[in-house]
Amino acid sequence: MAELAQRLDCKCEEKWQAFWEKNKCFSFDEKGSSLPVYSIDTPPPFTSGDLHMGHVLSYSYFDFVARYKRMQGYNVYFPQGWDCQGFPTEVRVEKKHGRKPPEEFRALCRQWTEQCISNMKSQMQRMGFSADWKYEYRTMDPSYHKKVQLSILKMHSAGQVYRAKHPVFWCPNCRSALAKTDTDEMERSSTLHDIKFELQTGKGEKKEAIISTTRPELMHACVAVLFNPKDSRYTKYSGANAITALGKVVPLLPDNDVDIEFGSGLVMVCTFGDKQDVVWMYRHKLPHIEAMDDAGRLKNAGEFDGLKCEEAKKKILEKFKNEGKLLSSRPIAQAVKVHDRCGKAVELANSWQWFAKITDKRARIVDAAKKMKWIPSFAISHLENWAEFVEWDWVISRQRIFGTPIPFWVCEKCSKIIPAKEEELPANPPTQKKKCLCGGDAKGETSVFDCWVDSSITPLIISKWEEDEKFFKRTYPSSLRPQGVEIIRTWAFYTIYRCLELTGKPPFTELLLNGNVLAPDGKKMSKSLGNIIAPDKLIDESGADSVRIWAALSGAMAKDRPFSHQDIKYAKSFLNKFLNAGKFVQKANAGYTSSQEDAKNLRTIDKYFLHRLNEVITTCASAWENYEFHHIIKASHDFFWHEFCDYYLEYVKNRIYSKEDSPDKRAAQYCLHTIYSQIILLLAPITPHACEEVWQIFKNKENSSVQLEKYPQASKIFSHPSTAGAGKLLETLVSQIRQEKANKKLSLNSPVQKLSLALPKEQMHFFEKVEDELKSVCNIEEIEKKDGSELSIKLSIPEPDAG
RNA sequence: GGGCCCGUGGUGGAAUGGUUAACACGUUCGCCUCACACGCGAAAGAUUCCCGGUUCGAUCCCGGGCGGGCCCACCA
Repeated sequence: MAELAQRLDCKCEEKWQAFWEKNKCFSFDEKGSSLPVYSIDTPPPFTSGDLHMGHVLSYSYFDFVARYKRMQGYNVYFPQGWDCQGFPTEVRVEKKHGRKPPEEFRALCRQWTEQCISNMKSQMQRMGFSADWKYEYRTMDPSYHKKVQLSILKMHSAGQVYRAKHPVFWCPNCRSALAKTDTDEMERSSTLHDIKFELQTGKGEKKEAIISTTRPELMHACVAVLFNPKDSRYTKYSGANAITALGKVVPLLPDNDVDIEFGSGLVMVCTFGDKQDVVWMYRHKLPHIEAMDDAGRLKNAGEFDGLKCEEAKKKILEKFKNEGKLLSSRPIAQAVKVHDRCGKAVELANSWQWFAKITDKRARIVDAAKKMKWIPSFAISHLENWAEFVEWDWVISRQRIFGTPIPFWVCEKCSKIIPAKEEELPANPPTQKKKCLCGGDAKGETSVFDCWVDSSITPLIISKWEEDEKFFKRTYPSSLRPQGVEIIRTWAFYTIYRCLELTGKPPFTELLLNGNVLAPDGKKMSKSLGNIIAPDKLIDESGADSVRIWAALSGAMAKDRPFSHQDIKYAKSFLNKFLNAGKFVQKANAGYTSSQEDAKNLRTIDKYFLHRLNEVITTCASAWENYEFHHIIKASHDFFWHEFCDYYLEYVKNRIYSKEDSPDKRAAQYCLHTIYSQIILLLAPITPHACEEVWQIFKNKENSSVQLEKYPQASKIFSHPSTAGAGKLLETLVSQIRQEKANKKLSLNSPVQKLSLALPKEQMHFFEKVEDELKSVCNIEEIEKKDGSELSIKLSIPEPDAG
């Protein structure tokens, strides 16, 4: 029989990882299997090069579920992908190689990403993730591009995708459109200027007014002046015009969003000073004036054309001052959006972009979400709350390089849009010329898709949508979508939207949310604080199973939790205990083959522990239903450690150590075998390596894996509720005698000459069933029993030798 | 300003409308008892944030306050 490992460390774990791979333990059965399919749509991590503890936590969750469902008899489909295309990669590659022509640059990005994936994949494997790598996907692959393009072409032909000129976040420094997630907020001090305007009624009367602004240089793009309709100072001017300090006449309009308290209660709308201006522009159907070019220089500004903002601001203020229109200036604290990569202030710019019609789909998305099971249930409120505030359609194009090409051409003559043909996919429009029907040249779109366009079809990718109808039917929708809370409004929201549009069916049935891992000090992990926990180092020191136990213990779903070294410490101790118990069972049961026959000779105490096992199995079953991993750990660990090890192993030692084979001894061996093997199976999804290691002592075939066994189920065979009285009584007595010995500063195995025990009559018959166990565990020679109103004990202990 | 979550021994955190509020780490004391010192046993340590209310009874339900976290919006 196999010798168990000295230690359950990462070396031992590697052995089992290789074993699983060799025996293809995690293969999805594509054909033939009659087992129900359970599919998991896991998040493809962004290929940064390293997993962080958040990945480790969430991927542990997915893996617990995958392994559990397999043991429950599901045909588990657990693919894993990579989200490759993103700005951070471009930045890193540019830093390393400098700027290059697009095709060459893209190749360098791919190369870089390949390395990142290889490292992250090996990190995942070290954690024991049981993904089926046969179905690995990467968003930068041509096959993936093809699906993304196809999905957009379909949405385009359904009228869901369109091209339009629209203000987007723009970095004048990098000359690219940005997603809101690419921006940071920065506090900075600015100056608020009061500038003289005029109000003009229909009758030609003029009145002076004041506008407070931090951006006077945008005044040439002012298209309206607004006031709050509750503001009595201005209600009488409704329908009037305002004249800007530059002499331009613009409408004066009421709007509820204007803050009465701020400044004079008047605000100028400039296209596009900030996002609020854009909202107002659409709301009041105002014309727009392009205030600056893509490098941040003013345009349509007359004498100020070509100036950068700061210079323009200086000049225009000087002008107003000379004309007596600058009334006052004072400092003001202001938060500005800056590009997170270059730190420069972000502007809003009008440009041609591609959009997906999401605003009128909000109710549909929320309805679909409500039909899914959200765990925890409150998490759906993040999506509902977000849907409520979606004001604009989704900008799906980005002026970047490393992304999925947008499969459209635009005629330079008649502006007609020419979509790629399905057989051309994956298309790379900039490299290809097209002719329009009108005879004009059509130019290939040079922008690429927002990365959420890529990742919002993962349920379609993994189910081979539009590729393998049979496979699709078996694996769509996904049974489970596990993901982080912070990407509900992006990944979950867009995925539900896109998959509904494309298939008419919601993409998953259950969502499992996880929170973030904070540093041990409760703060966010960050390089600058130096409080980052590196997964690799942790695995080296403590092993993957310890880390997985930590993850399971952090199982308060969708809540952030500090990383806990004490959980890791506990986990290591537990695994050590688990292994040592295995060694004991292995030795105790050497030469013994479990047989149901032996169950006929079970003692009361044996039945009691089987009964307790059964209760624990029941507890775990309901915990699994709700993905309460910490309850599974708690119930199974407590039973294993503080009942099975602390008491039961002590109770049976006497029988186990007896030389000759007897029905009594075999009953103990049967029980050790049954309980320990069931505990292994209970824990196998959470600590698979350790369980595989100790499972060897029960293995009958060389390549059989604990992962392929059936998960324990509660059974009548184990149920012996009538033994509880005796079991609990024995525990109480042992504990009290140990306490007595501890009080007398004696070692636990010090002999007791005589135990005088008083018990209520109704407990006496319980006691008689466990008397032998008490005697052997506490090293008692003689027990004197008598009836009493309550339990009491008295020990007679021989005096220690004087010498 | 809006939404959501949370406030439990030194620390991290379970649970529950009802007798002594888990468990782990840490601490104290005693034990190397033939699976395990990454161990065994014993023990100390909590007004379950505060104030009201519902209830026979609240840590749990409701209201208010104070405090913390996350997300969103605004910042002319």
